[in-house]
Amino acid sequence: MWALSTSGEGTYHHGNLRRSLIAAAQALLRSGGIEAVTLREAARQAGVSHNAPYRHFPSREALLAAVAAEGFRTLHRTQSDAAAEVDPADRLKAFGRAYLRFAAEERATFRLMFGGTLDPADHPELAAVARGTFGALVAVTQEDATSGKGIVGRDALRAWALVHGLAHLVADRQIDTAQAEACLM
Amino acid sequence: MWALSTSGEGTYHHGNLRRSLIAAAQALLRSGGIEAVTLREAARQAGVSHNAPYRHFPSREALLAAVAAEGFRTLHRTQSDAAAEVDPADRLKAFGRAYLRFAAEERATFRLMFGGTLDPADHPELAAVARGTFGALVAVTQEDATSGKGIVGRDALRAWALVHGLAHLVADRQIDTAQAEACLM
DNA sequence: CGCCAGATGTTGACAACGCCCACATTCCCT
DNA sequence: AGGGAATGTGGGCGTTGTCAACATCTGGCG
Repeated sequence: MWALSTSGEGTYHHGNLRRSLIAAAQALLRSGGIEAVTLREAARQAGVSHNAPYRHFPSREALLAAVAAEGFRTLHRTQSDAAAEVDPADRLKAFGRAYLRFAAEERATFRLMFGGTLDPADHPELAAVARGTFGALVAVTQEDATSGKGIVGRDALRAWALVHGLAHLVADRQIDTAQAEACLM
Repeated sequence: MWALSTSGEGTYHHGNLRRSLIAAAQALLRSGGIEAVTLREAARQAGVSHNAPYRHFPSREALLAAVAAEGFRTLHRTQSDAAAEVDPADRLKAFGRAYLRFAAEERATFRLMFGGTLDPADHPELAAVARGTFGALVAVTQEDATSGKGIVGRDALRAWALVHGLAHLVADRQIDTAQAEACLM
């Protein structure tokens, strides 16, 4: 851990507090949901005082935004990896499956990203990362359209909403991943 | 307000605290989101001490659950009203439109109901009301199926997920109601 | 090398919150 | 009329987010 840090444990400066706080917040998020993500607990897990986090995040919300941004990056990477492994014609489906898998495996993170707790207007970096992730989705959708499948305009929105809705239902455990994936065929 | 109350303002007993607390919580929810819903502030708005709410709700979560349950009841009523006004063949679409309208007009309530903040397992009454609302939806879907449109099984789930996804996108202001409704046609 | 500005971390404090306790007041049923 | 149950009050504890003042370290400049 803290591979970039040159300093040890007993030092005054932590060396990589920002990363450590995000990692701690992710752990708290996974184990106890959004409410369990606390600046003071994250600081405790990172081994610093309760006020050290303010040198890296202006507020609790900013920490949550950083975790959400990390989530978008993970989702983006997962989707790209999944798309790279399949026939170009199946890319859109692969994107959808990756989306559903993310919702199932990172329920709390998914909710943080799409649950409306964070207002993108208050967190520019989060907004930018989210835009990037959606941009890739739009690109694949359009590529799919030009490849002759005719998914475009209203149909593209329909596809997005379908996957998004399935992902929410999966995250809420109202259906399971298998049922959701069956809807993509 | 407090139409059922027989007692006035200066009395020791409030007369309808439970309703008042739910109303106050709804107002707080609408104006400041879930985080703004506070037992103490709800008590303040109801004109009682900070501990009175505990005679009606065992915890803050229980108050939130009551507000969510009220949301499900409102949604249920809205959907029924909308369905009653249209040709039976269009009932499913009317349900979908009512769903979208609710998501747009009661964003915060929608998020409380579907955002995963509340675990239905911890709030039996909420679970029951939610089941009732979904039951009506399922009934309409099946009626639609038997009327010859053939929406059944996987297609029914697809329809549900589509509307649910559109509603979330509307609640998150990523699309507007008009775009969403266009997807129902 | 010495030193200082800025970055980073610490200590202490305050108000608000959820929740618990003991106590007060009122309602309703017998 | 009386007494138990329901309801509301007041005080208190521990936790949290945030602010202010102070301490320590780091890197660059003379």
